[in-house]
Order: sequence, then C-alpha cells, then structure tokens
Amino acid sequence: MDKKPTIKDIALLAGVSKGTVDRVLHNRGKVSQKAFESVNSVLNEIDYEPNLIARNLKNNKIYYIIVVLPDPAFDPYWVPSINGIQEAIKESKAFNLSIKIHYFNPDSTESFINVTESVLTLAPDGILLAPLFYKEAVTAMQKFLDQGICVSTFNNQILFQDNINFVGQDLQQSGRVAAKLLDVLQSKGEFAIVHVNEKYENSVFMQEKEKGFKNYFSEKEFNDSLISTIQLQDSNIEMKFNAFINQNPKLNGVFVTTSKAYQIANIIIDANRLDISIVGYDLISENINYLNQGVINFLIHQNPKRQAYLGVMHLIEHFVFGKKIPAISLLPIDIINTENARFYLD
Amino acid sequence: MDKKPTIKDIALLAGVSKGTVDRVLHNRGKVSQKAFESVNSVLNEIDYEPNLIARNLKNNKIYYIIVVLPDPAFDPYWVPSINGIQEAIKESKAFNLSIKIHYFNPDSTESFINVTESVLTLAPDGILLAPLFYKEAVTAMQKFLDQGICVSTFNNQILFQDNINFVGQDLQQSGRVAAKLLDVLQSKGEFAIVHVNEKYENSVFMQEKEKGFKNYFSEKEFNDSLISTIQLQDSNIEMKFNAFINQNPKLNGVFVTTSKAYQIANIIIDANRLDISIVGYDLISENINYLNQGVINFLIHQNPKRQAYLGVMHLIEHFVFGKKIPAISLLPIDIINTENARFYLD
DNA sequence: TTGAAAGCGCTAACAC
DNA sequence: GTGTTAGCGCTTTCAA
Repeated sequence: MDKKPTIKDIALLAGVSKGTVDRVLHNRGKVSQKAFESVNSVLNEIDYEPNLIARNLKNNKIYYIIVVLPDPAFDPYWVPSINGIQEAIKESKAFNLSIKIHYFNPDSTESFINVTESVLTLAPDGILLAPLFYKEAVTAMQKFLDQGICVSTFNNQILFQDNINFVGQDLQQSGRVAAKLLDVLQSKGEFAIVHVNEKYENSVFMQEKEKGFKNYFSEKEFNDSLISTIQLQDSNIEMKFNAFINQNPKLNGVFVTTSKAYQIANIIIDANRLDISIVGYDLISENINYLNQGVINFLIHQNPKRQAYLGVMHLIEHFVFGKKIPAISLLPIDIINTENARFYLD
Repeated sequence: MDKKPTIKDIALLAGVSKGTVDRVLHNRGKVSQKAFESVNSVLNEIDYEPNLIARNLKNNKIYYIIVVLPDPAFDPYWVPSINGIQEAIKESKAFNLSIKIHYFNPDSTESFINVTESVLTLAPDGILLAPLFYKEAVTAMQKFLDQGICVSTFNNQILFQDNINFVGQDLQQSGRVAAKLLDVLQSKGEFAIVHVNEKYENSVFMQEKEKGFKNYFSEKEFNDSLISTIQLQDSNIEMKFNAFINQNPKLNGVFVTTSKAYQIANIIIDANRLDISIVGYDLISENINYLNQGVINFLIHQNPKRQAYLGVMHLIEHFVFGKKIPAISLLPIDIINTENARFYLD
C-alpha cells in the first residue's frame, strides 16, 4: 500500500464501521469487547496516524486568542513582537481563529491591571501575555486560569504554576554571554553593570542578567575583574553616569541590561571615553547605529519577533490540532556585531 | 458574520452554484459574462481566503521528494541536516508524502554523479540537493529540470538558473563576520586564512569566505593587518601548519574556513602558541571542546539543521499548498561562544 | 453496542 | 455554460 491508512481502511480490516473505529481511537466507550479487540489488533499491525487536518475540518468553533503586550509607542522593542504575531496570524488564516492584540503602557502597572481586567471580561479561549510586572501578572494569570482560559507567557518568565508555558530566553545565561564578550574585549577588566529605567519595581529580569554576568566572572580562573552596579533613570542618566565614569577612570567595559545601550554610548562619546567597551541588548535602530560606529561592540538579540510568533503558534496549534504546549521554549541568545546584524533585523 | 466566508457563501450571495464560483476563482473559463461579474462583485465585497487545507484534502496524489546530501559517516557536519529533514517529515506526516534521503560521498565527485543519476531514474516530484560540486551539480540539475522535477538547493549556492531555489548563508558575509571577530580579539593583527581539505576542486564556497574576510580588512580604516592564505590537506596538515606558525612568530589570528578548526587548535596547543586566536565554523563536538577550553575563540554556526528543514519544507508547502518557493532564503550567521553554544546544539 | 449518514470546504466529473 | 454530485478523512448524530 502506498497511501497512509485511514479509519476507513481500519474499519474494513477490522470488519467494523468507521464509527466504531472512532470510538476505539478516542476511548469513547460503548464498544463491545470483540469489536475493541478486533480494532486494536489492526491498529497494532499498521501504524495509523490520524489526519489532524481532516479532523479539524469538521471543527467549526472559532477560537479567540488575545495577546497582551506593551504598546510599542512607549518602547520600540515591541515592534518586532507585533510583526511576529501578525506572521502567525497570516500563516494560520486557514483556521477559524480570532486573534487580537491588546496593549498596555509598560511604565504603568495600573495600565497593565486595566488591560488584563478588560481582557478577562472578553473571556477568550487563550491568552499570550508579556508579564512585565510580577505581582500583577500573577494575580491576572490566576484569574485567567480560574476562568479556564489557557495562558501562555513570553519575554520574561514568571515562576508561578506548572501549567504556565513560557517562550523566551534564559536571562541569567544571557548575562553570562555578555560577560564572556566583555571578557574577550578587555582582557583586564573593570566593568560596570548598568540598569537603565528599572522602573518596573516588580521585575526580576535585570537582576537575572546581573547575576549571570557576575557568576561568569566569579567562576573564572585568575579573575581580577572589578564589577560595580549602577542604577539609572531617564531623568538622571546623563548626570549620574558621567559622574560615574569620571570617578572610575579605569572603567573599560559596560554591560547595559536593557535596550538603552545607545544612551550610554551617547554619554561615552561626549566624555571622549571610547576606550570603554559596551555590550547591550536589542536591535533597535539607535543601538544599531552605535554598533556600526563601533561605540557599541556587541548587542544581544532577544528575538522578540520569534518569541511572540512561537507564543501564539503554540496556542494556535493547541486549539486547532490539540497539540501539547511545551512548558518552556528557550530561544538561542544571539550575539550580534556589525557584520551579522542585518540578518536578524525584521 | 463570525465565520470565514466559504465558496458556499459566495455562491449563495452571487446567486450561482459552488461549481461556478470555483470556475471563476481558478479561471477555468466556461463562465458566462453575467455569472463572472456577479461572482466577482461578491469577491470584491468580502475578503475571501480559500481554505488550503480543505483543498488539499481532496488531493490524494503522493508526492515523492528526495533529499541528496553527503553521507554523515564521512563528515559529522551533516548529522543535524538529517535531523532537520526528519523533523520536517514528522511535521508533515499528515500529508501524502514520501521523503527519502540519498547519500553521496563528499570526497568523491563520482559518487555524487552516481547518486544523482540513480535519483533521476526514480523520477521524484522534487529534489533537495546539497550541490557540493559545481560542475557536476549544474549537469545534474539541468537533467532534473528537463524531466520537470522541482529542484531546490541548500548549503551552498550554485548560480545557474533563476528557477533554482536556495537556502543557506551568505558565505562572503560570513567571512566578514569572522574578520570582525578576529579584529576585536586582536587589535593589531597578523592573520592567516586556513582552508583545510579543499579537495572539492569545483567548490567556491571557501573562496567566498576568504573574499569576505579580506574585504572586511581592506575596507577598514587605518588597516595594518597582514593576511596570508594557506591550503592544507588531511595528509600534510600538521607538518605544514607547524612550519607556517614557526615561520610567522607574530601570527595572532587564524580563520579556518571549514569545520576543521579543531585540527588547527590541536597543533596550536602542541606548539604552545595559545596567543593565537581561532575563529572557525560549525558546532561539531571537537570544535565545541576547544571552544570550551578557550583555544577556539568563536565559532560560526551555519545552522545545517534549519537549512535542510527549510529546504524540504519549501518543497512540501509547494506541493501540498501550491505555495511559491522563495528564490533565496538567507539564514542568519550565528556567532557562538562558550556561553550561548548550547542553545544552538541539536 | 453499532452502523449509516451527514457534513466540514473544496475540487472534479458529469449531466443537462 | 451551469448546477449537481461524489468524495477526500474525520467527527457527530441518529436510528436501529
């Protein structure tokens, strides 16, 4: 036989009807011992794979999926995420799906709460969430789960319950990647970890990166690096960081844990301290500019597009094909320099 | 309306039958002016997307796809490619597809010719080919095309005809990536480009990498690097490269254009010249070992798994859904160090 | 407990 | 030219 076996074939071989085969396959019961055995013996002989597509044909339920993420107007980092979602939508337009995006203001926990609350009232089948604020996200997710809504997360992991899926990066490891890069750039290092705009008080992800960065050096043989940590806000960034580099004339490496490496680059240029290497995050255009100018040495790509794409895709495949969503999908930590950047750009 | 419109809906709205709608949608002719206009006006009102899956349900033709690539027994580089193909097979088992892999010996053009000839006699619907040998690949591809077989290529690009699709990397650019990496590792550089086992006389891909590498430095401001090129064979590698580093005491960077960086690393360790940085290709275990030991500084990942995966997937989607195969899919040039390697491993 | 039949969206064969 | 019909693989309903 050249074609894949179908329930029709099985029914024929087992001497029962398609309906009975279906009942056996799905353990729906109401099958006589004899029929059950006869079907099973056929199933053991051949290797049957149900045609997921035909199964879905019948299913004319519309699945509602809502994606909740920061408004890119506040932070361009999220633009690729939206493209990823749109790509997923395009690829699965053959199915009966309604996928909508809801934005919140990444600077406001209130906005996050409002948006999640209003999404809750829409009672979708599934939600993909960028859980920026730890406490608020836990509260929201609990409510979603109580309503029987399937929740997936991306961007940053919330350790909360086993049944929450996550797509993103290992943040601690990405701190180690940054450390290794600065380590090869500056054999003898005096480094600073810079957190810019850590206004999300609940967030832990910058701390994770910091931890990985420090671990790398503390585990290193013959380690003689000096590492300091500095917190900056939009309002004081120039003044405070300028003061810092003046006080640390031997500083030769900076690890910026957010997308704001370009702001640091700016200050370093003005201070004429181009001897300082910078490793930062994210391929936003300001960063790419300074990367090309050689002020930023490496960027780490968090692949927000693929994160969002995979996040929705998992939900879609779960609803449409009944696939299990992987508990955790860790994306690679991409290292970017001037020469390979363009391949990662949207 | 909450559901996507179907031809049935269109037929209803246009006051014709499903058959007529189908004829209009596919320009099959035999439609009266009136019916044509009526259907088209409906189509303009709503946005109809055919359900590709339902379309395919009907199609019970089996598509035969053959993948032709080097036997991994000769070169472990190809192991991930095979996994990529297997993954594609697994994901599309719902369709009537027969996908088989045929191996050739990457050290023998004869073997390549034999395998492509025998594949030709099997008259598959599509072929995915790793065209290692330029001349022989052109000959084979011409024959495939003459027989109406759909040909896609991966790994290395053969500039031959417009209708040949390619999945892989921009090799010249990957040479530039390597150059940039050595450039930051050694501010003042005396570099060697090492081609190991360039026995594929027809192959151009090592030359491409070399070109990119050299271009990077020649375009660089204040360039004072010295670059030499050296060709090695398995038989003479140790002797010849040892002699080379002895003659070049100031050599401080090596770019290995194949997977054989570990062999160079070996020699460099024995010669006690750990001051020399190495950038090479591919995440095979020997290379990863030396990467972790700090002898190899960076590896460039060519993502053979994804190359093969996408190559077959394009063919599958072409046959099953009638999608157009993108002429060229350039994968990112991944930079690998000790800290991010594990995310790229199979 | 079981088989028969209808139907998901689309295509193709066949009458009229 | 055009409508009808059967059928792809599977699920679900209904009658037996």
